[in-house]
Amino acid sequence: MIRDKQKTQEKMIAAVGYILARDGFSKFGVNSVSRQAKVDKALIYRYFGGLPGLLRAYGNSIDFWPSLDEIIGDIEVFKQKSIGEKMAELLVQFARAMRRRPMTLEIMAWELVEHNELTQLLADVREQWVEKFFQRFSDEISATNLDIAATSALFGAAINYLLIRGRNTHIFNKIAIDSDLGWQRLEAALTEMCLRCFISA
Amino acid sequence: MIRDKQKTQEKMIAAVGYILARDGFSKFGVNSVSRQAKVDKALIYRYFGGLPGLLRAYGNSIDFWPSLDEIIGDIEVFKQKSIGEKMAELLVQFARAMRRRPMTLEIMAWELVEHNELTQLLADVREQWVEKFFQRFSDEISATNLDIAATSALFGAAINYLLIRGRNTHIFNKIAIDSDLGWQRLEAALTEMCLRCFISA
DNA sequence: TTACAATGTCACTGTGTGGTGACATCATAA
DNA sequence: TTATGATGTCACCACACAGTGACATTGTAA
Repeated sequence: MIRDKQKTQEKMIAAVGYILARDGFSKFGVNSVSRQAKVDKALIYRYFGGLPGLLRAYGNSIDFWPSLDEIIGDIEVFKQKSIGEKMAELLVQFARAMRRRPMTLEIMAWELVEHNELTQLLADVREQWVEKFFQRFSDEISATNLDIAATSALFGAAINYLLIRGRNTHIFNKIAIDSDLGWQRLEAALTEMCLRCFISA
Repeated sequence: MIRDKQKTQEKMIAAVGYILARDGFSKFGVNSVSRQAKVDKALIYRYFGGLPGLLRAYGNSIDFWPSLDEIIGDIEVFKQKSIGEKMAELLVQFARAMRRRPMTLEIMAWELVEHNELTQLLADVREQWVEKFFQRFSDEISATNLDIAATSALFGAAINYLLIRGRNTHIFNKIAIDSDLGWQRLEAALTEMCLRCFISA
C-alpha cells in the first residue's frame, strides 16, 4: 500500500498512456486502466471524477502536438527557402514529429470514431496550430494562387491518414507505410509535389 | 412468424447495413443486429456460423467499391485529356463515388482500428483496384518523373481521411468537409494540384 | 394422418463493464 | 494517546454482450 495521493494519481495517468500505446483506445476503460496502474478503480472516480477527468489530466500531462518551432527548425535557414521548399520542409517535419508521438496517433484514430474530452482537446490544440500557421504563411501561399485552406487540408489529411493507418497496416498502395523506408519515399513524393504546386505566380 | 429461411437471412444482412450506416461499427454486434432485424440472435449462429460469417455474406451483397468505369465515365472524352486532367478527373470522381457509399466509409474507419473479415475483404478489393489502375496509367504517369505509388498513395490517403472524418466532423482546417460546398473547394484544389504536378517531362 | 426435419423461440450461463457504498488502515493534529 | 480525515480496499449492483442447449411450431414427405 502506498498512501501517496500524488504518486497514485501519476500512476493512473501513466497507465492511460500505456494502455493507449499498447492496446489502443478500443481497450481503454476504467477497468483496464486501474488494472494497469495496480490501483483500485474507485480511486479514478474519487480523484478525477471519472474517466473524462482522468483523460483531461492525461491530456495536460503530455505534449501531443509539436510546436511550430519543432517543425521549422533553424529559422534563418528556413527563411531563405522558396515557398515550395518551405511547405515541403513543414510537411516532412510535421510527419516526422507525429511519427514520434504514437499516443497522439492513437487519439487521432479515436477522433475518427467518437468524440470525448481528449479528442476535443486535441482538436482545439490543432485549431490554434492551424491559426498560427495561416497567420505566418498566408501571404506567401496566396501568391501561389492556391486555395490555402483546401490545399493544406489535403496535404494534412494525407499525412494523417498514412500515419494512423501505419499503426496496424504494413502496406498501402504498394508503400510500406509502417517503415522508415516507406516514409522516405513518401517524404520525397511530398517534397516533389510541393515544389511543383507552390510556385509564386 | 415468417418461416422463410431466405427472407430472414436477407433481413439479417440488411440489418448489418442499417446498423453500420446509422450507428457505426462501435454499436455493431450480435444483439444489435438481431434486434434490428427482429430476429432471434440464435439464427445468426445457425445460418451464418456467427458474426464473421454474417459479415462475409453482407460483404458479398453490396458494391462497396466503385468500378474503374464508374470513375472514368465517358471513355472517349477521357482519353483526350492530358495526364494532369485525367488524374484530377479520377480523383474527383473517386471522391464523389465514395461519398455515395456511407457504409464503405464506415468500414474504412473500422479498418483503422481493427481487422476483421469485412475490412480484409475491402482491402482485397482495393488491392485489385490499385493493380488495375497501375496497369492502365503507369506509362503515362511515369513520364511525369513522379514516384507513382507514393504520389497516388498521398492523394488517396487525403481523400480517404477527409471522407472518413466528414462522417462526424463539420470542419477540418477551416473546410466544411461534411458539405457539398466544402467538397467543391476540395475538388477544385485537387484539380489544381494535379494540373501542376502531373506534367509530362 | 403421421413422422420428421426445418425454422423460429426462449431461458439460461458466463464474462466483462461502469459505477458505488461500506469498510479498513494509516498519518497527523489536538 | 486519541480523534479525525485522508487514502486505499473490497464486495457488490445493474447492465450489456456473446454464445448455447432445450423447446415449440410449422411445412412437407411418406
